[in-house]
Amino acid sequence: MDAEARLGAQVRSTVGRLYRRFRSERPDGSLGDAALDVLTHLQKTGPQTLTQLSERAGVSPASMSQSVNRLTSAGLAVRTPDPGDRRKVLFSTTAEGDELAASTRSQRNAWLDSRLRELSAEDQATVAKACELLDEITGA
Amino acid sequence: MDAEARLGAQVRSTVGRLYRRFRSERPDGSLGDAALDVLTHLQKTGPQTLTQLSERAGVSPASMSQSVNRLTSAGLAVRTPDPGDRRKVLFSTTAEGDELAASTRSQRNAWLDSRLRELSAEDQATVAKACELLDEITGA
DNA sequence: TATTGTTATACTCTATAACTATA
DNA sequence: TATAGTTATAGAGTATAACAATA
Repeated sequence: MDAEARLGAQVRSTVGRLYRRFRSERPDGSLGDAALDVLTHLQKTGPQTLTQLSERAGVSPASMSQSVNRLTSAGLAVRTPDPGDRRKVLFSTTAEGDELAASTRSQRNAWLDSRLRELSAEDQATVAKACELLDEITGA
Repeated sequence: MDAEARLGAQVRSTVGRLYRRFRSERPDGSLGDAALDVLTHLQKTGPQTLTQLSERAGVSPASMSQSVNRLTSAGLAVRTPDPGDRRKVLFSTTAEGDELAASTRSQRNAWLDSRLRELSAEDQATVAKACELLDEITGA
């Protein structure tokens, strides 16, 4: 096995472990990771169409439709018809959605942030740089 | 937001994006990521009990029981009663499981490996170091 | 009693296929 | 015809609760 293959396997392993850890932090009855990700994104960008959301997340429109349904059912987001093209629907957060997104994010980041705080400044920079490199790889 | 909080959010975002990309590479009819991870682990370590597998993966024993059921149903792993403690069951790979794990892993790592190969040696080292740091954080 | 594992049930997330409405 | 979105259905992965078998 060459060096790149070993590195690929390591990245895959590390990412899988971290992701499962993140996912397991969901308190009972709260939003799942996909729905929370959409809510956070809507907060940052403002109203988005279903197609925009599904392309950004890398999932099918049908899958995204169900994710936003969870948000609208819970009163965290709303649908607004696009006045210019009535095939389109714009999704946006409600005040309740904004509040929930902020509090949930800070709760879920607490564990990771406290651990990262224990690293040296140099190691923190290494992690930040690696994230940039990996984001480029995924086209983010 | 302080520097650690920003870094935590960045790590979470990068990991989520990479994980979803990995998961989407599953060809139709093939093993899911959780089952493949167990198969790979069994290959490396040899026979393991259900409790060992569930603790290592960070999931409930009930969840792991269903994952190994997918493997045994497909003929990729087998159950063996522990002779010394008949409450325990040892899971191990079959020859078919070994073959499938090897071929599936190389297929799925191909995309990531080719991208990592485009990075400079220094950037590759940065990614490797970041994986080590993050593995320590998750207790791996 | 405690430990090991399984089954029953339910929720999230994902996909494909088939559909409606609008352009 | 093509595009935007939805619904129906199915499978993977997860959890909790309730259970059986063994220590």
